[in-house]
Amino acid sequence: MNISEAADITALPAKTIRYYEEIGLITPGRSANGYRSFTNTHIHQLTFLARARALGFSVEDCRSLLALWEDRDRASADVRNIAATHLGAIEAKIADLSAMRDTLSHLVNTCAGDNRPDCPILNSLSSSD
Amino acid sequence: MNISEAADITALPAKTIRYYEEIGLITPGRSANGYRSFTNTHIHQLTFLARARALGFSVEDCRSLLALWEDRDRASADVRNIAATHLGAIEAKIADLSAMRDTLSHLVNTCAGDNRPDCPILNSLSSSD
DNA sequence: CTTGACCTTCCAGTGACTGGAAGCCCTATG
DNA sequence: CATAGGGCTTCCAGTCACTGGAAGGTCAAG
Repeated sequence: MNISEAADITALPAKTIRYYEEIGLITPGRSANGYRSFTNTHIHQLTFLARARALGFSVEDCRSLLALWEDRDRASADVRNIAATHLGAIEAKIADLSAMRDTLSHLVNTCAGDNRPDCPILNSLSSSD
Repeated sequence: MNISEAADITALPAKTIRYYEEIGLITPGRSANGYRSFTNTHIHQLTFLARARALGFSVEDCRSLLALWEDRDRASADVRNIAATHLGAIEAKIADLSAMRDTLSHLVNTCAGDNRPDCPILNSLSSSD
């Protein structure tokens, strides 16, 4: 099948699929006219990639996971390590964002938000009281 | 003062300070020898920028906030709007990441992580059971 | 035969820096 | 006075994962 059908099935933009080929994540064949030719195997790989990306894995993690997926003798520990590391990073990011949210929501709640210039948000940004 | 002292005081890398000048967030003067020359005003601006960035505001938001900060007649509503919009984006991101975390932590917990190849993480990425 | 949809490659831009190279400036020491 | 070092300058390239757009080849329908 051509790229637009692959894009429809996997819900990935065609541009992204071309990019994944460019960086060597997938290697579709070519038809006589030069068009990329996708098989079910490629669709499975793209679906796998889309799901892994949706879980926030980096493209390089996806590359590793895809290689492990295609290795019938892999150790699940290798997969688990990647996932656990990524989980840690996500939790750290959630913690960072939660701290920002707490500070910001407090500031937004204390700011009158009217025509007057007095603003606790700017006060907080300009001095560390 | 020179850039390294400004960098020490504000805890911003010198590279970042140069970048902020390049994009017009600050406009330090120049000494006779061509070195950037920072005054207390610039230090205040940089400190403000560092705090706003630490709260996750984009550089463009920072530009707006800085302009509002320097406008004695601003309406606090303008500031509040920027902050509230940003707060919404942060909350959305936290929600996204929390969903990832929930899925991932479940998968990590159910994966044996040993030498055997069977791996719920890969199973989940390859089929939508 | 033309139209329009599809495909190709290549180049540039995103955000917010960061690293590094090449070279000028300043101070201190031998 | 020469030199060594550190700090400063500019400019270019790279990061990450795409995304937009231009220029042009291919194919099926009318």
